[in-house]
Amino acid sequence: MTDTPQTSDRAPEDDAPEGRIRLLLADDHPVVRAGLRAVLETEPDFEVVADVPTAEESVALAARPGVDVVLMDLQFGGEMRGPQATAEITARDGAPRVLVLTTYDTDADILAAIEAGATGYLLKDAPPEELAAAVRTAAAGKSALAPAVALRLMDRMRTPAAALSRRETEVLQLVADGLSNAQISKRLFLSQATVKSHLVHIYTKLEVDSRTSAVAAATAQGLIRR
Amino acid sequence: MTDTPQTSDRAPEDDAPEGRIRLLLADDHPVVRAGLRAVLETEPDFEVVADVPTAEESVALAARPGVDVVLMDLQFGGEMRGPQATAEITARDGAPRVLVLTTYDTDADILAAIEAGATGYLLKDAPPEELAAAVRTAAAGKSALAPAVALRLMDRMRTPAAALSRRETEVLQLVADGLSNAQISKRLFLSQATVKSHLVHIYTKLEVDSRTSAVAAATAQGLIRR
DNA sequence: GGCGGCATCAACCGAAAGGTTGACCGGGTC
DNA sequence: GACCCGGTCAACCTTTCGGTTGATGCCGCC
Repeated sequence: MTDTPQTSDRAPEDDAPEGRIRLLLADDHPVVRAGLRAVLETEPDFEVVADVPTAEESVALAARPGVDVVLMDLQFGGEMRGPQATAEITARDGAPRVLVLTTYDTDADILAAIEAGATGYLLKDAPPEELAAAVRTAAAGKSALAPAVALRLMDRMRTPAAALSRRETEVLQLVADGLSNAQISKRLFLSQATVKSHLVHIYTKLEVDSRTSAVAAATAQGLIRR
Repeated sequence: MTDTPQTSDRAPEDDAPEGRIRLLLADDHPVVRAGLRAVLETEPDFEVVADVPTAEESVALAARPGVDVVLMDLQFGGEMRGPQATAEITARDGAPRVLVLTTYDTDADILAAIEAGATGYLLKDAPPEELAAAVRTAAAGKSALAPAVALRLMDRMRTPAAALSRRETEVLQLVADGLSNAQISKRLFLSQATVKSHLVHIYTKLEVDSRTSAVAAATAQGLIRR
């Protein structure tokens, strides 16, 4: 379920893949950007064309030709988040590949990134070699998942009991943030009946019987962010 | 950027505090270590003598002379955490200063670090200049707090209301684990009336009005574990 | 000795959440 | 077309929770 869109296009290569791989770095931490530059520029076939501190700038720069792979953080201090930026970048024709690079490996984050069109999902604690290998894999259009992430996806396939839908995850995250059903219904433009309906399904899937225990169970399984 | 500790075995000579500031970097992310190196080595008066991926190694290396400031992450993949390592480093005579560098600014993290003897507390999204300035401040033995962190501490001083009693914390932790009032009363050998009474006090102190928002608020402030 | 904070419990009431049944729609799949 | 699933909503009922008032006992403190 929810397999990666790697079957979509293996179209004939248009933008010179045999040259250097041109990278765009998007991360709001200056230190991380510097680190990625330092690590990636030691590879002779990589070229970092730009690094930006916001998701918005990454979208703008990725729209211009001359970028093969975007290394994208998920959390940004500002407005736009990584998944949204990823979706906007990959929606265009001839778009660069997006490689998500984040600290967390929760189910919710991984699914959101993949659904947004990310070609790969890496963790920031990855060693430099793994990072470089993933960039090359992504540049070739193949999906690149960190071992821990791949394991998590496998687990999810094997145990679909605790697989919440996108909407259910969204509702449960707001519950975890402390919102009441009424507040959630307003936030998501739903009726309270719908919110309750989602919650009943969530309780069934997680085998619990209250909102607090649902949050506890989902947190323990990494389905939502604390 | 390497995974192995790089001890500079040059002349151990004396602790020349007025010479270059000798730095030890401790972070489990290779990318972050490389980034810190890249950022800090552009400063002519800084010298990165080693970078290590675990808290244990940072303790071992900080014990040897030739380190003025340790840049310490709080979260490590392994066993020992940043606060413990900070405490062990600062406990010795003639110990280097420890500058905590982390992504989060929760009350619990900040207090734990300061209680452990950290000289400063920085956030990873800090710009390079701020970072360099904080290192120099720490090397001089003065405390260096990021603006956001300082604000948070002021807030906490001004509002000591968020101090839960031991029993209240105990109850709230069980709430966070997903237990109902009836389950909590059995677990703690109380009547449900008492549990409710505790909860009402908790809500007042945290300025919330439901168990889920109490858990969210307490988690954000680090009052309970997750 | 009184004062206040903490912990304990009871009774009560209204509001929120939990649970059920049933219904409609749209997008996939067989 | 038939079917299932996800998402949406309504009505109804039961249980739990939130909030209040009031009470008791213990402890530390000035």
